[in-house]
Amino acid sequence: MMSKKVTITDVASTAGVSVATVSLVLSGKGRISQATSARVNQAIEQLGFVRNRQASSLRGGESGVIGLIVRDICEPFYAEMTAGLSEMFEAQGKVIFLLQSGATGKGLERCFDTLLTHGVDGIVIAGGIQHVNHSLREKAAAQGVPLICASRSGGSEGVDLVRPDNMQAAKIATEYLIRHGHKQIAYLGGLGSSLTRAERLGGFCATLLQYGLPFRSEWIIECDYHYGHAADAAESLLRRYPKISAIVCHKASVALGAYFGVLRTGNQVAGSSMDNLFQRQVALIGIEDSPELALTEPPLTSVSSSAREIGYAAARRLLLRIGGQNLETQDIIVNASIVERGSA
Amino acid sequence: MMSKKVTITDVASTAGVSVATVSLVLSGKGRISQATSARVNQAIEQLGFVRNRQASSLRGGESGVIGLIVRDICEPFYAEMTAGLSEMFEAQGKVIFLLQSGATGKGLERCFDTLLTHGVDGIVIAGGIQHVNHSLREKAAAQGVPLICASRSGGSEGVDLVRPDNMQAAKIATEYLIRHGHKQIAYLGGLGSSLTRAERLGGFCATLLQYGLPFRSEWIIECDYHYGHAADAAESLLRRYPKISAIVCHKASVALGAYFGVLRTGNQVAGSSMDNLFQRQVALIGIEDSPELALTEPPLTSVSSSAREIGYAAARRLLLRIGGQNLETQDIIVNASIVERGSA
DNA sequence: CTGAAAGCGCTAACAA
DNA sequence: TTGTTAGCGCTTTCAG
Repeated sequence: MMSKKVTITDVASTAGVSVATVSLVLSGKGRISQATSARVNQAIEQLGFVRNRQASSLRGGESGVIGLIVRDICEPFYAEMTAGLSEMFEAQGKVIFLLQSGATGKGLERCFDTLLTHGVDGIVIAGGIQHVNHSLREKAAAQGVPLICASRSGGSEGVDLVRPDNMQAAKIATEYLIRHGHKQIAYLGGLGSSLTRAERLGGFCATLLQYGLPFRSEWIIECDYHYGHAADAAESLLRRYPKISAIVCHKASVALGAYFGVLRTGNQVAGSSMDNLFQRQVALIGIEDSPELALTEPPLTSVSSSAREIGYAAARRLLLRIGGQNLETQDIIVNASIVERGSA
Repeated sequence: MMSKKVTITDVASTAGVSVATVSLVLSGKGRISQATSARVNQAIEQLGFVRNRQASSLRGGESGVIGLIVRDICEPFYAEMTAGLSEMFEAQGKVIFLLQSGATGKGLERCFDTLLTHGVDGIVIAGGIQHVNHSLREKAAAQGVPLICASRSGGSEGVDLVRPDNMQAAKIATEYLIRHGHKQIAYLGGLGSSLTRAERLGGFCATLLQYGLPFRSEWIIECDYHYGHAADAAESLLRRYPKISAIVCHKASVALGAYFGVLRTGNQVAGSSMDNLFQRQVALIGIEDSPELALTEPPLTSVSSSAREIGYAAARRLLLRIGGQNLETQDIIVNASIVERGSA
């Protein structure tokens, strides 16, 4: 079946050179003559040699492996971020270990140890960053493994943190509506306890005030992420305050719910292809993007720092640290940008 | 900063034993006395020793690493499957390399080589299995690395394939509706070219016939995955054939669209909390589950082989192969089951 | 029950 | 430009 795993030594002998030479052509370091290089490559081809990276990292330097601990890969935000990380690292010839921590700190610690044991060059922690405590950071430092966090909202110290700019996102959304002539704007969704919501709401209010628009607390509605609830909330809001012409939605699922809520009131979502003079148009804009938002008619505009972008930023930062730079820890805030789809 | 990476030798000397002994307590193999074992463990603790798995796999056997190549981690199906794989492997103390192949075969091959070079114990290919060709299989065999595919629908040979039972899922959905008294059942969604759809439709038809119900081709509607389109299709279908009392939806997004389509006709989705004698109730059941389906009111019932379950099955199979069993290649078909939520 | 010693496959000095 | 040689950190016979 499998014929004795071919090693660098085999390659060396069939190419008629020394192992060192083979190693050199493999890593492209020493200046090797075209002739030998070709001979070696041919031998490699012929024997079907595959280099053993475990052995090479054992001796020399980097393993070319990055550890990624994510709370739950099924959450679209983290999936997308993972895609971003993976893209960027693969471009550098690195590969990623994926571990799921689950919600508990215990899980995080276990994952962390596993990664260290496997000799990763660096670790990204995505989500659950509140569990990144001192002992964890110590451990990473002791092993000389750079550590970096990525998250949906703030709250860590002593570690680089990459996160979206919630405030700016809300600001952009609100500004966009105002620029399109809206003056009666509501904010829908999220629960009062959410830090992320606080940040977004801050951006919303600030922007209203900046443009001299009234800030009405009755137009700021809490609701959870269920479509049905968001739809109900949007419907009752619009029925009660018919003047409202636009809604900033706290997150993608809320925007989707609001979409159906608007339809229920007998009005149209702005940008609808079926113009109708008898129907009022309500503009909708979501914060956080999601592929689902493209599935409605009209598709829904949103503002977000793409999770993928956060992945890129985190990857870049980690690469810098792995590069040996001795950097201050810092928060890296990824800008939001608008995805225009027509609903605002 | 980092104090000279502590090795097994350091542990040995501070514990006053030989490296071999330390190795033995680490792997729990040789029968070591309680006393020395304790002494060693204490030294490990004290020094903050972390075992280097690269070194151990170099010498001995397995690396404890599984390679996973997935077409696109952002697709919820694959994300969920990945979660399943990761869970199962982590329970075995194994860790997974995650690579994204993208849609092209070229990507797959590159990923494959990367994994081999990193010395994985086995490889799972999820999606894009049509690119798993002979050369790939050869290469895996040559390295003695077991290979296994997981996918949403059939179509590979010479490799173990784990996949959902589309036909059975449709059968269960249809049967469920029939058992609940429905006789006028439509099938909505999917495009004619889809293999998956063909399988599901097969189950649908077979079940209707089995129960002596009429099979009406006008009640089988193609449409893509956009909510809006599914809603339109459902609406026009119901307006045209008011007798239809239930719809089997080809996939989650179609079910969601259909949900809103039903509402647009002025009818209710079955199970709605607001009973109203003047409204007809239309039952809805989806194939493939998705968290979104829980967000409507009433939440939508669906039938599916959970992607997670497929992940588990794939992991189990791969572990078997890694265990050295010499098995015939086989298709492993994961049963579908119903997630009752109220809409049917 | 424990220690000594020989590698696993590869890289990195140093020689040649 | 290439070969020699000494390890990387760990496991594993084989003796004690």
